[in-house]
Amino acid sequence: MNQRQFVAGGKSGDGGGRPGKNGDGPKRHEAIYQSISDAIIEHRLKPGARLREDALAEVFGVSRTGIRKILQRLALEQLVTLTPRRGASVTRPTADEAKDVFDARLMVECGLMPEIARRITADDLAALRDMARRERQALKAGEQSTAIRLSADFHTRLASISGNATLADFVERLCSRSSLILAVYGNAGHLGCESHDHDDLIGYLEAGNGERAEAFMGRHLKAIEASLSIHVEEDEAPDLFEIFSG
Amino acid sequence: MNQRQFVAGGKSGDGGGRPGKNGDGPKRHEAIYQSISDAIIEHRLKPGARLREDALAEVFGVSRTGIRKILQRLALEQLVTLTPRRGASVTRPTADEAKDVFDARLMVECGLMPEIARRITADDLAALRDMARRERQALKAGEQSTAIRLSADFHTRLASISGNATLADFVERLCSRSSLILAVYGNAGHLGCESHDHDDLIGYLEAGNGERAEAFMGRHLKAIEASLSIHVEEDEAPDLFEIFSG
DNA sequence: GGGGCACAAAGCGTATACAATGATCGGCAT
DNA sequence: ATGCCGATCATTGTATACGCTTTGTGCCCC
Repeated sequence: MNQRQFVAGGKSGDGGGRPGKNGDGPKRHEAIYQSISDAIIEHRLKPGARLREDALAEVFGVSRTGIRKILQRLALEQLVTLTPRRGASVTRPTADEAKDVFDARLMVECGLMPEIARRITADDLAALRDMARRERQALKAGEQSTAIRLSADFHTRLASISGNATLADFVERLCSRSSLILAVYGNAGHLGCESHDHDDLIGYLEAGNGERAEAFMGRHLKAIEASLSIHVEEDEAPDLFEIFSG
Repeated sequence: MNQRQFVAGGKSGDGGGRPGKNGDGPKRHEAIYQSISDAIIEHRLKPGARLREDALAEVFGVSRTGIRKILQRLALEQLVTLTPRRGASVTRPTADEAKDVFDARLMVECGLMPEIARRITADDLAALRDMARRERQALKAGEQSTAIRLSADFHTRLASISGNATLADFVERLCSRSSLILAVYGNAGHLGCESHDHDDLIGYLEAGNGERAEAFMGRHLKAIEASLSIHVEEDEAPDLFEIFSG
């Protein structure tokens, strides 16, 4: 809450093609970060895709230095994997990581529900309803990318209502990683959250029924996890011994 | 001082006085990161302390580039605060952040207890007991810095037993931030965890009693939080409007 | 005498250059 | 012909150089 966005006024003048020397830095980097992050979350960049530094630098019109910074941030959020001399690539979550992420979501998102039910306002409800509606629209229109992102946004926004910035941030990261997990282990056509689930959840929250919301969220997350086809394919380190020793 | 970088390459066409270009990079950066992180956690760098890039670069014998990377990583873990044109400083947690961190710990560390009790092994118990013993020793010897770090290590190690790397990592971060919070709001002489608390907890875990361990951890964390003197001093962004407009 | 403005110094943000490393491909020996 | 070895290439990692913003101080004007 103390993000102190320093809008260093003055002449920002994001002058088009010319790479601004300085001054518009943070805003521009944040935008680039969002672009890449969104592309990953929306599955436009698929797990395993390589992210070459100079290619990204050229695309966004900044130097490799800035790209490196962004890549490292994404690596800390585990959206990209940084292999020491090989560069960056979109993280391909393992089955274990997938389980960890969903266990964590189960614990945190459910645990947050009572507090959320206590603190939710009419504005929050309206915003959530709008997001759920747009998600349904996107799903109906076949825009899976948008739907995935909106679903993650819904859960993230929900967590932020709790007032606990630390936990909300954690949930945001978990949702991002969940998108990645869906990309690897999800089945086409049965995408993540059922659309009416979010609406039902909103209903419980509007009624102030934190306990039912908590239980529902638990079922909701378990349903998502169950819909995944987590075949433990050891592509990371194939057990050659086990495979060929027989 | 360690300005001795063994450069493996035989050919060094340019000036020989240049420090080691490359080769020991990742290891060295990790070590520097640990140094700074430990110094912050052990309160040898106090909240608010400024961390100038070139000073650190000179101290550790690397260039500013590497220091910047480390500083950004620390900033993402919220151990240091990066103000856009003003550089880095050790984060001074606000009262709100402190509450968020302890609420998060309450939820996650308690929630993890049953699983930990289920999975804990004899080796884990021995390691934990050793850590608790060393913590007691340090506390008795008056080495607060060491005691603080060991206490954080204890909680972190405990969380890692759960097998959930994601949540363990989260707990590790929360513990680091807690050290910072203790530095700001803690009372001298009544430092963080009571030493026998950890031993009691080990007892419950050894007995496989996850529920009692969970309850005890809850009391433990609440006791720590209660021992803080959180006077809401808005030094971060004093609401001058609110103060002087009346 | 006090306050505002200008100049200078310091420090951060970005870009570019250079070096090292891992991968790939061609040549050579067996 | 095939397998191994060396050279070249592509790509990252690090350092340095330069510009911009901020801040502190001194001078001038009121």
